Amino acid sequence: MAGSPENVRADGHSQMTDAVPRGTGVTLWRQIAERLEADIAAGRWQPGERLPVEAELASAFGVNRHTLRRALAALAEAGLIEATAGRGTFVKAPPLRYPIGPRTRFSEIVTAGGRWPFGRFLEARVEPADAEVARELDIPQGTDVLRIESIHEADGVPISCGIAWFAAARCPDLDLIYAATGSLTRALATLGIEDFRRRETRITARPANAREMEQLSIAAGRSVIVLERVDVEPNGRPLQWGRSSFAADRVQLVFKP
Amino acid sequence: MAGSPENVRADGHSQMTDAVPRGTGVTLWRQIAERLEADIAAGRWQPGERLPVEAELASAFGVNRHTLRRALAALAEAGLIEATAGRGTFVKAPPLRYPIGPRTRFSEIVTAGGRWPFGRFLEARVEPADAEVARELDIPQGTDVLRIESIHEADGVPISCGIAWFAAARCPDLDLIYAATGSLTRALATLGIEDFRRRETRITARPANAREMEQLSIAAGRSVIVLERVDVEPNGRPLQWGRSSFAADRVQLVFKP
DNA sequence: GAACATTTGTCCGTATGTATC
DNA sequence: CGATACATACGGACAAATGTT
Repeated sequence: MAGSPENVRADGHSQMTDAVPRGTGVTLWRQIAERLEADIAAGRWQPGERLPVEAELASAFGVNRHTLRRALAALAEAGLIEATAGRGTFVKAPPLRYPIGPRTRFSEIVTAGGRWPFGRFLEARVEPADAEVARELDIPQGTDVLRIESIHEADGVPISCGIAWFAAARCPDLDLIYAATGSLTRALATLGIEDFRRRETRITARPANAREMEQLSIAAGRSVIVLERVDVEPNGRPLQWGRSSFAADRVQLVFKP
Repeated sequence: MAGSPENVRADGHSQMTDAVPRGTGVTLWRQIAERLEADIAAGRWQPGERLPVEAELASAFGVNRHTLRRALAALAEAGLIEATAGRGTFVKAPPLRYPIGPRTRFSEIVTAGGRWPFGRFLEARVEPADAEVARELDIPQGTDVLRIESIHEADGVPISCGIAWFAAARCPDLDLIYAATGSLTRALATLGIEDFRRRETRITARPANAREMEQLSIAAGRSVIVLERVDVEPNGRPLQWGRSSFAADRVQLVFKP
């Protein structure tokens, strides 16, 4: 593979070795972007690593800095890198692939990605169901529901935060068990509820609000994916309804029919 | 139904008729928010309509303007209304439910929602497949692919914009037929390709970029849902791969396993 | 472009009820 | 019981954005 300049600093005479060919019908910036993308995909630069400064990269590719910046802009647009004035340009961590199907559980998703899952319990309380919760759980308005607020992390990095509601009668002390184990899946299993499946997943997105910025450690203006879900038991009765906000920069939700 | 003030202007003496009860154990702002939400749900105020100004609503409910603003903030958080300084507070249109399954087609989705679908063709050209397109379509890099850029609208409101790639050999003149009919589904049918299904849908989100702001008529800082998809023919060969940006304020993607 | 009215957004401060230690 | 912290509610003033003249 035609790697990008790996000897920018070491060998001043090699500036032209990686120069991009001109007159090929492909613009210079596109060629550069594709080379850098291939390098990142190949692991030439690791996530979190800082790229050489723009001037060095530009001279290594034999182009003007503006041309190089056009290539970096394309990569930033694609979400592969992130530039900060005064700090440098960094390779972003690839988003966590988050498969969603009838029976996916958070802990399995994260474990499959080679990361360590953790559900950080924030708050639980019993409250009467408002109109929305009652509709989604198919219970009379005002019935007691258990409301659990939590944050999900992978390797200590917050992935999502949100609120889930359970019919309180069906899940006695679920909150206590969850708080102890850190896994909702296991807490439900303790109650003998293992066989539930996703009935519907609804998705939208919006800029993060103040709470999400804090809980997910994301910058102002970044997006969250808002995911609403209904899980049902084998008999078709809704078990939980919830709404979670995902740090959009860190996950890619994957649906396979 | 205990409606919210409908005679704010008409009858100056009715200020207290809709006043919220105090000392009930439910905060004033929550009572107000629930009343307004019920009114919007009941169609008392139509999508796009402007609510009375804050001062009027406050006096109608018999509370301070700050208390009313707390209620409006809750509704805005829930996505029911949107306020702009100097203009007023408006009821937002409910998002278009956009079901995604193995065989959903854009035209069917929008028609089912009682709206009129339209794919506005922007540009088509044949180009050699780059690394990403080649991988997704499972063809050798450099093979000719047809790249189609388009915008999808419902009732004249832009819903999504994006780019789709087809193996050029499989779809001769697809671009011309699409440009003529405005429906990709029909254009493919003309070529005898009717039976394809979604193999995978990947989703993330980010703030809209300049192009999306223009093509989708959305404000700076708003979010887009970025949806990548692979459609395959019955024999399993990829037919199209594409990446679309949805105006997150206008759609809710719905997945049913 | 300037002046103006309208409307939302933000800040100051104060008082009160409620839950907690 | 008091001390304390917090959310709720109110009052006033001004800034910022928008639309109109």
